[in-house]
Amino acid sequence: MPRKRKTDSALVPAIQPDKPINIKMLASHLGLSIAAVSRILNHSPAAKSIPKETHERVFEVAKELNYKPNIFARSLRSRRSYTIGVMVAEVSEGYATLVLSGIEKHLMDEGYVYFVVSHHHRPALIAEYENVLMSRAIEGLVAIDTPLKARFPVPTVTISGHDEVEGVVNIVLDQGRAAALAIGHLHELGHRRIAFMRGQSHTSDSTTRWNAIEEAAHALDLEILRPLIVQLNGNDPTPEPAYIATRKLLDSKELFTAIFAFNDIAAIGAIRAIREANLRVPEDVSVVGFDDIQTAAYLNPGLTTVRQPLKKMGLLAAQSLLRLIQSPTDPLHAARQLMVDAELVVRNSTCVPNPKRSLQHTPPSKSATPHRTRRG
Amino acid sequence: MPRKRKTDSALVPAIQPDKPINIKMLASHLGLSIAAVSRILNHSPAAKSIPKETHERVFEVAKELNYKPNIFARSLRSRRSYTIGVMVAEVSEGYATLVLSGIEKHLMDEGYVYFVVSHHHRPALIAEYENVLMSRAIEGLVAIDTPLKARFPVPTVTISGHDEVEGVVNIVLDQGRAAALAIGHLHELGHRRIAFMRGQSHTSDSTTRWNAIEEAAHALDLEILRPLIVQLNGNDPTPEPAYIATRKLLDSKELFTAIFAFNDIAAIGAIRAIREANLRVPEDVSVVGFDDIQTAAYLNPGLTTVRQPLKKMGLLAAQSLLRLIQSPTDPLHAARQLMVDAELVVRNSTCVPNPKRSLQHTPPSKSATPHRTRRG
DNA sequence: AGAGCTCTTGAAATCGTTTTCAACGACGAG
DNA sequence: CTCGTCGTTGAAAACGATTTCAAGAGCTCT
Repeated sequence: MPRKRKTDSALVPAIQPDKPINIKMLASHLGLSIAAVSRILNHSPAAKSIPKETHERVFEVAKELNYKPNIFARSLRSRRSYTIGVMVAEVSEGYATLVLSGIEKHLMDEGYVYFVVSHHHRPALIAEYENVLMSRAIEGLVAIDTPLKARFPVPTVTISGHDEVEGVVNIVLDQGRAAALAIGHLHELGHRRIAFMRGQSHTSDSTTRWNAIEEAAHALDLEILRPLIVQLNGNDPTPEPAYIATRKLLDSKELFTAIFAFNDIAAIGAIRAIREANLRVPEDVSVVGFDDIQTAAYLNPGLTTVRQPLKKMGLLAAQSLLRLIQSPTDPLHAARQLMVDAELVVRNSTCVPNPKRSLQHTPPSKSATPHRTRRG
Repeated sequence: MPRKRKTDSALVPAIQPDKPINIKMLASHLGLSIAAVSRILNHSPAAKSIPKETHERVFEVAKELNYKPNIFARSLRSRRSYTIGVMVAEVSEGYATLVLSGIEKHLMDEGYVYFVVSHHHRPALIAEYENVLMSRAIEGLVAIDTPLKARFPVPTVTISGHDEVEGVVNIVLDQGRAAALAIGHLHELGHRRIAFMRGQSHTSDSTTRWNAIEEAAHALDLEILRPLIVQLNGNDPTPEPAYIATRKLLDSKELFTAIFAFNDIAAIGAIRAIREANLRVPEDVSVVGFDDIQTAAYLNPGLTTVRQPLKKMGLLAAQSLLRLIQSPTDPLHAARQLMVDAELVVRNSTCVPNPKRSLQHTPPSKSATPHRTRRG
């Protein structure tokens, strides 16, 4: 007998109880050709002439034998992965995860799954994970608060990415309106000496938010006082950077009656610092946050904040990305950005300014950072 | 000419600038056989006799031509996916995402990626996502706060899953010690009328935590007063359920000087309710949380809480799972559970009980739920 | 020198699908 | 009746990697 290795196709492939069964076994079990079974299972148009009862029988037996198509074989041949990649700064961040939860449902419903990678704002990791994701054959990318330098090899949607990369669709909040809402609210209450917080330089919203703030202030004839601008630093996603920055502001003894925090987490840090300086929120200092995280309503005091529709932005990102993937001619490819709207949620961290506070200075306390004493 | 379809292997496969190149092109470009190239790229032992400079040349040219092995072909043949599945209740939950961030790094370092699915505590979704994940050929599963009814077809590690499914390794917190730390702290301060919160019935920690609480109380000869037990209800991952439950407790006019919340989010809700009843934290009611979420230190007051090492638990889960995957004979397969330790973080939400409060009753206020007024 | 080893090597088998394509049958028009 | 067209069908090509396996080379030992 000559060299012979190929499995004899005349042989009926054995069905073993534990081993997963493949389409060949399924077909021989059904007495049909592999092609017919494949066509029926995939609802291919070529299967429309096959009797309806055969269709039913195929599905029935497939279920009975617990046939699960091998995803690698399928993807290898069809060149589809039904997988997308998601880049975030931190998975543990409230912002990103709310967006994620918006993305998830739509994706799942459409038969896609996603990989998440978190780069902690480190450019080297961003580059590395781009490769990891591409080597996993993602069909599209959602980049949340992630600076992309160049166009990606697959359709890409960014959320709050303000980098204007050609061919990338950007889901953004209307920062102009958002800033106008927050500053308008404070202005209307009578605040004139308002402190503003700039986000970390690596956070993509920082610059646009700041520009929007300047514009909104200008529109109200409100002067932004240089000494009242505080800057967040570091990669820490906790209230720590805002706490530190606000302490520094308080130590400077500059008077202010309100502060517009970069986000709700930062607002928590700011409130902490203000309290430790023996000042009350909102009576002495009003605080406005940003995002409306899930605990914002339950904080003490309830946080007045600008709500970003994060879930909606995630959903919109997922929908847009699938359109880009599924139709290379979709007009969406030409869109630079899709804008969503913010709304102001007024709670109890803002009120009319304390008249005394506008003039007179209260010395800041010298208490230490929130202590994290531990006992085993 | 007879029927001929197979690409003539004598023909050099053309290298087109934009199309991805495959190993065949790479090999012909290098003047080597496909097998040799594959062996070199994979550091196969069979390649050790090939000259070192050939190795270098292969890697060099592979990089130069930007060769990326097709993951589907590779996985199809090698029957490995280097992918694991993660099931969580909610991606937007602080608890799960801290665990996730612990999982992520280790997994990435080992060349694995992961799919996340979130089931919102709905059994139907759990079942569906089990199928989704298996059809994606995951090599292992991490189930966070997820009830698994039966053994999974792949190695499985659960975090805070107390279901005792055969063959599943469980990463758990030492709830006994955790409860003893919290209750011991309150007891030591002098609290005797302590309210306890039971978690939602679908949360896997609820039962074990409760048992631990009863045991710890018993050990201290502390009576758990039935009317001071509150129960969380509903799927809402916000402070809302705890707020509602605590309001009900306050409305009952039962006296208590401390409350042990189910977790930090619940503690936020409880504090809110207590404040609205015109009581102070901690002077009138001490509050102890659980988890030590990132904002716990910055809340007002700083939250005394039992810290779960969530990142560490995630890391441990990832490490354990990879061991299970990589060695079917690893003794870890026999382990029922791996226990990690809690620590008490004392901040400012606890103090000695108010003597008046232990006897006399303060009428609860009738204010509404935290308002979420919106303006466009 | 020849037998018996081991080590290298690359052609081809293999993984499990989807889809192409040649063959064939049915049918309508001329 | 013949031809052309169209629709149906299943064998086999294709996807792109890894790995088997037989052949051949290189050795040692008698």
